[in-house]
This record gives sequence, C-alpha cells and structure tokens, in this order.
Amino acid sequence: MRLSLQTDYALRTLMFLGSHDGHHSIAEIAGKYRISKNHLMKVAQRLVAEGFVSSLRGRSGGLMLSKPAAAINIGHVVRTFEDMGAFVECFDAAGGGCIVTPVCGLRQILSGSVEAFLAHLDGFTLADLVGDPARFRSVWD
Amino acid sequence: MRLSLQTDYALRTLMFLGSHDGHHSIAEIAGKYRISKNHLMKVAQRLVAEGFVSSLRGRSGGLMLSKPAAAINIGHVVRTFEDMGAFVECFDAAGGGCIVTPVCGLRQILSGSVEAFLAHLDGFTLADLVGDPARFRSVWD
DNA sequence: GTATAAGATGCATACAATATGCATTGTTTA
DNA sequence: TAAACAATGCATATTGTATGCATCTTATAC
Repeated sequence: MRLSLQTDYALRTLMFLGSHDGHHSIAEIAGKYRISKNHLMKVAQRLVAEGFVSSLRGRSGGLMLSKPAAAINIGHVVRTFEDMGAFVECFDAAGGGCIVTPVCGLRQILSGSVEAFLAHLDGFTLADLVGDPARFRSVWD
Repeated sequence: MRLSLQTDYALRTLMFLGSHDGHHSIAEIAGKYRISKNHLMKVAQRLVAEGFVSSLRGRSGGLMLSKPAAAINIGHVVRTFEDMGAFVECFDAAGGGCIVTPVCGLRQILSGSVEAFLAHLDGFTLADLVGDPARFRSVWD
C-alpha cells in the first residue's frame, strides 16, 4: 500500500508555494526537488483544475496558491489525487467479481478504515505541513 | 491507493477456511473464487509462515485455520501482507531523497493516518468478516 | 511586433511492481 | 507405489505509474 508519487508531488508543490510568495515556474519547483519536470507538469495541471493553485502563462508566469495555506485541506488534496474508489475490487459500484461480496463483511470494514485514514488528514491544512515558511525555505539556502 | 491482490486473496482464503471445517486444498479454494491457483499458493505459504493457517501435505491434505476465527485479527493480517513502511518515500528509515524531509510535517501526519487506518482494522476479527458460517458458505450452493 | 518564456495537451516509451504460469521437488496416505 | 497434495524457484505477462518528447497556446519583455 503506497501513496502515489503524484500525490506526493502535489503535496510537495503546495508546500513549496506555501512557503514562497509570488509565482514560481514548474521548472523551478522540479529543479528544487530534483524531480521530473514532465511529471510535475501534469500534477500542476490537476492542482490548477481542482482550484488549489492558479497559473499564469507567458514570460514571468508560473504557479501560486489560489488561497491561503490554512485554507487548503490535506484530506481534500489526497482525495483528489488518490483513487480511493478502487481501493479493493468490491468497492467498485458493480461489486466486482468476487463471489462472496453479498455475504462478506470486508467491504464495510475496509470502507471504515479508509474513512478513518482520510478523516485524520482532514484535520490538517497546508499550513500545518509547512510550519514556519522561513524555516521551510531554509532547506534551499 | 489500493490494497494488493495478495492481501485480498489472503483475506478471502481465511474467510473460506473460517466458514468450512476440515482441510481444503489450495486448488479447491482457488477454484471456488475463480482466481489463480499459482498466485494463491504463494499467499497460502505466507499465511502458514505467519501462523494464521496450518497446512498438511500429502493425499487428503490441505489448509485449515490454526486458531479460531475470532482469534484472527484483521489488522494483523493486513500488516502482514501490506508493506506500510514504504507508504511514502520519507517513511524510509534513511528519510528518503526528499530535500524537505527535515522541516516537513507530512511524515508525521501521514504516519498518523496510516495508524488510524490500521487501528480501525484492529477492531475486527475474521469472525466479523464471515458472520454466520452457514450463510457465508451458501454462496457456493 | 517579434522573440522568448512560460503553461496546456496529447502521444509514446520506459520502468517497476505485481500477478500469473510452469516445472520440479518433497511429503503423506490411500 | 501411485496419487494427491504443499513447497520452492524461476520465468513470463500484465498493468499502473512514471517519464520523455513534440507541439500548441498564451503572455510579456524588449
């Protein structure tokens, strides 16, 4: 069981933007974390589509948070990037192909577990991840 | 984020054994769920190694639970089959390669979430998954 | 007004984890 | 002693994810 790299990169991007004012290009952020720029571009687009981040095209463009860090909920971010509806076969709307689905208690119990996982994340915002912005930025000095 | 098929198969095997007395071969269980016998063999070996199930070789051999269903904890099974230590890069003992790890609140928060996930499962046993054994068995009638 | 720096998008490829298959060996009992 | 089973190791297929590349659109600096 793993968090996808996309979710990881999304959170890293938000933390970068949460600790740096103004616009910052995808290339810059990818360079700072030494991760793939191409991959980060797609993550950035989802962040924009979901309203976490706003982007500016053109020279001197880039990304910035579209709302305060304290208003970005971590549970919301993870729900956006992780497909929890496919956590196990029987979560599928059609019930999947497992023959015992109708009599099996697993679906409900796992569903409760996934909810507990997300509910915990719902208790935190981007501001909690970043802490003091100056201190966060300092790792690049 | 997905539960691995191995964990899924492990739980299905335990539920089958929890609702059927005596020994049952891997081939029979694989047939009942219409899943790969080869795959199930490896899952079965881990179930045996971990002490959930005992196996008997030879003619009229097979698998059976090594303890009552009510004594098999679901959290324990999931911990055995899922590698939670690799949930995200920074869970790695060495901290992984992410440059912000020392100042980033993510590790602790995700760690709490994973704990919440498992703690919920710790509240259930195989007996909860199976319910009434006769009813559970009935899907194959 | 044109060159440049940026994001947006779609397609192709590489990689790794997982799942599956196959062949062989060891073990028990009918 | 042959058949039915588990144990083990190795090979292959499949899939999801990650990565790369090419092209298009947009904005701004000069």
